[in-house]
Amino acid sequence: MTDQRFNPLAADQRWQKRWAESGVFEADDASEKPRSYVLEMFPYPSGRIHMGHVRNYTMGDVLARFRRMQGFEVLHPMGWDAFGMPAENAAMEKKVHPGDWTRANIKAMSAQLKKLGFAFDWSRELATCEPDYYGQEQALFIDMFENDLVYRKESAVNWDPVDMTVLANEQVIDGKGWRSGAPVEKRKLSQWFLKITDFAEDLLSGLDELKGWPEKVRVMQENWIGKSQGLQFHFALSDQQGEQETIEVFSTRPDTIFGASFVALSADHPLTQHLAADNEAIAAFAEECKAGGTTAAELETMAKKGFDTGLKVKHPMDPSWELPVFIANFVLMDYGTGAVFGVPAHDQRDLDFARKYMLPVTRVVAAEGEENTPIHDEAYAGPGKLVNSSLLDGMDVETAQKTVINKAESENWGKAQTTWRLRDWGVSRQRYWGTPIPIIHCEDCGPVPVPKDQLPVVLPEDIDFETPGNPLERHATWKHIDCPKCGKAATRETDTLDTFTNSSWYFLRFASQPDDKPFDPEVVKKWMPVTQYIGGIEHAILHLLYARFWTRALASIGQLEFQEPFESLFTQGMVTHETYKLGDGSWLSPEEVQKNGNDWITVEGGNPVKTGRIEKMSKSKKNVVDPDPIIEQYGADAVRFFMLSDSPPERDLPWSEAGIEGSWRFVQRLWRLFISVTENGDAPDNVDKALNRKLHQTIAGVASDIEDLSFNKAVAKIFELVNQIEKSDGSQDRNVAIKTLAYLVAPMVPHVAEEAWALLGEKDMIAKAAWPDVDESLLVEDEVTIAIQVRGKLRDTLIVAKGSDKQTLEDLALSSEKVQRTIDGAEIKKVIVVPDRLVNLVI
RNA sequence: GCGGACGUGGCGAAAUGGUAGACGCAGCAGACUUAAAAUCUGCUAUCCGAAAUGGGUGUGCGGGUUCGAGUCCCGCCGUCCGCACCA
Repeated sequence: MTDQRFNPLAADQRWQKRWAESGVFEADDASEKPRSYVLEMFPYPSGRIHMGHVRNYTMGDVLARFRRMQGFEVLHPMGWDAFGMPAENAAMEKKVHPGDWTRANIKAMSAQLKKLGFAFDWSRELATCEPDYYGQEQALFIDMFENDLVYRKESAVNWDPVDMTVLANEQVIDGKGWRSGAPVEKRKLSQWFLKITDFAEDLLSGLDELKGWPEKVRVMQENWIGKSQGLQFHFALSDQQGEQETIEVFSTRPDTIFGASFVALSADHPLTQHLAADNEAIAAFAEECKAGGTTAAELETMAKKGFDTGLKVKHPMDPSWELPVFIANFVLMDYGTGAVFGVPAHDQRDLDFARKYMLPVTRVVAAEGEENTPIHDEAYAGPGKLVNSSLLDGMDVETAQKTVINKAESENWGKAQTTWRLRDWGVSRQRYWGTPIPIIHCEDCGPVPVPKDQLPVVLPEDIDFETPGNPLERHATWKHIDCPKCGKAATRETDTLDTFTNSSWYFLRFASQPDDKPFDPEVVKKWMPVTQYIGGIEHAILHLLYARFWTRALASIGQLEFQEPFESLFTQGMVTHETYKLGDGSWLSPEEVQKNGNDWITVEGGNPVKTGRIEKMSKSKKNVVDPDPIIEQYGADAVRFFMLSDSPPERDLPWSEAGIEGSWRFVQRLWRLFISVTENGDAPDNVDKALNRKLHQTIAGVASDIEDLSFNKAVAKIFELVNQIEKSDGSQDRNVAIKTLAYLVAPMVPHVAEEAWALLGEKDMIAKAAWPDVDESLLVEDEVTIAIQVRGKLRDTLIVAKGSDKQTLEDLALSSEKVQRTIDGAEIKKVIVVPDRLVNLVI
């Protein structure tokens, strides 16, 4: 007698072991089958898997298993984005080596992933913190260096004087280091940069080709790249200032040039600095500007402030017209030229500024009939014709722009210019736990790349985190090395690469990982681009842009034959959970509360609890549910099924106890159906056409839903089928339907599916089975329900033979008692008949 | 401010312009049971009605297109996300 309950504790392990031993999920580079590369963003080994990971990898797994069943050779790898700050923080706090900490986390997390039964090709597992990975990354860096895609320049960084380290912008809180609390200083350091701006145009235009990407992500990248076209030109200073004879400005609205009423410099502009050198008031004002915050809220409320330098510039199109030069707090040094000309009538900031400093406001663009409407508090940024603009008068905005640009170019005071928001990517980090930059600094030869036969440049193990600063910098011996070119004593670069470089090419290394080079282009070509990439929206810009850049950069130096790494991208929603609070506002974890009737109370003490919003699981809100005990209690299949049910995958999924229990019950329900086959072996041989039809509709429907990643819809269809099977009488058709059901659920709940397979006498694994064929003839109903409407309102439904002709339908509709009652003798003006759908009577 | 997404029962949600609310959760009633769990059956948008294959209303709000609108168009309101003194 078969156990009436499915026991995941035993079954999960049994099948996970068999999958691993058989190597069934290992991808074959040499396969002749069509290929599919399913990739989920690899995790940072923080120590524990969280529900977001579970959801992400479940989605990818269903797709990977499904594609395998459909006959694809599937590459579905897993690895670890293993460099990063948390390991160094752990080293400082817990006195463990970052490597030990990271490797222990990887071990723990891979065990957790394995318990979920994901169909990963573990033979390709990689960790970016191991020399066999980062050494190859160093080789790629050198290739880029030698192809002029890498350069070094002085750049301002946030410097924490206590921790003696560079901080990322996110690590600066209220101007202080997030760890030390010390006021952060701006420091100039020599930093390595990758020339992503060389690819700005390609990265932008390439977005149009990414049809399989969410519109949202493409728009975000487009904004980030930030292309603006306009005119860069100079104003001649009336009096030369030191070396400076002119002020260079950039504008996207050269058409408004006759509306100019001032020129404004950034506080960091060279001319400002020149003036500040012998003018204390200017120096003080420039300092004041820099002190201002840069958060959105601060900018919102910050008043426009300026300082009149007393200098004048000549208007390029009318040398007799002089404009005052201000230093202004709203002009950014790192965009455009660090100087602008102000057109108050057509730019809100300029207008605010002009009102404050009593500068002229001249309308130069006007919509029809608005020519004489004065500008008050709102600048006009809309379309129209030029006015008050000498030779431009009467032109539309676009023509005026072209005219001014042509004039500037022919008279040699400016040229058409494209400006990007995108900056080159600074990759230097003054940290230990990252890829060492494979450069040697020689006094005579300058920066020299480490010869490739000396790679990898391995991180030293014997380091200390007792004293602040970069351990590589103060290591006794590591950085001392002879110059590979001249042999003279030299030093290694002690900076390491930004961790985003690690994730910029890992998908290539998954596809091919030879010992002697980063990848084999021939093998990579077979798998790439990634067919379906799945991950969180938080990587919409940085990671996805950097990976696109690396792919294009490597293509530009002949290492790859494709331009885009990810054919389709899917950004999944977060896993959320209700939050709980005590009366005093402190957060409570789900374990600390329980339901008491309709209210919530604390487990200990029974104090009243307020339920808060449903939010992303986070430690601070204490609403995290750890997957491990849940898997322990309900088994991998129930957890996986929950992740797929109900919410569409791109939306947030609210975690609930009731939900996981529902999934558990469904797994048991499936199991009871499978058992019923063994008990109904001698069921009658009569045909259950309705059930067969439902079965084949479900096979087709589930397949297309999974293909669309609409897992919630696939789940709903499976429920419908299960409901119908349960209601149907025992028959051989019913047994076939149940056995077929095992294939349909196999990608989602693989353990119970394998168990069923064994129960039903199959010797091999369902993981190797093919997706069932659809009997197309069964997809077509022979009877359909048609709606009878009167003036678009439903009055009756009729069941008719499929394909009934219009006249028949019309006659049937008219003979309906309910329809007659509604019409009540009124004249029928029009009859709309949609065959197999509806009849609409218009009276 | 700019850009994007979204708004449907108590909740998560379905719905090629064609019967709104499939499917799941929760809830209610019943069966089985000494009892509970599990399981099974039925009901469950809302209003009127004892009930009806009775009727009215209903997809954020206001208009429009259409024989017919959750879906398309215009204008609002709201929520969420991203970017932001970007010249």
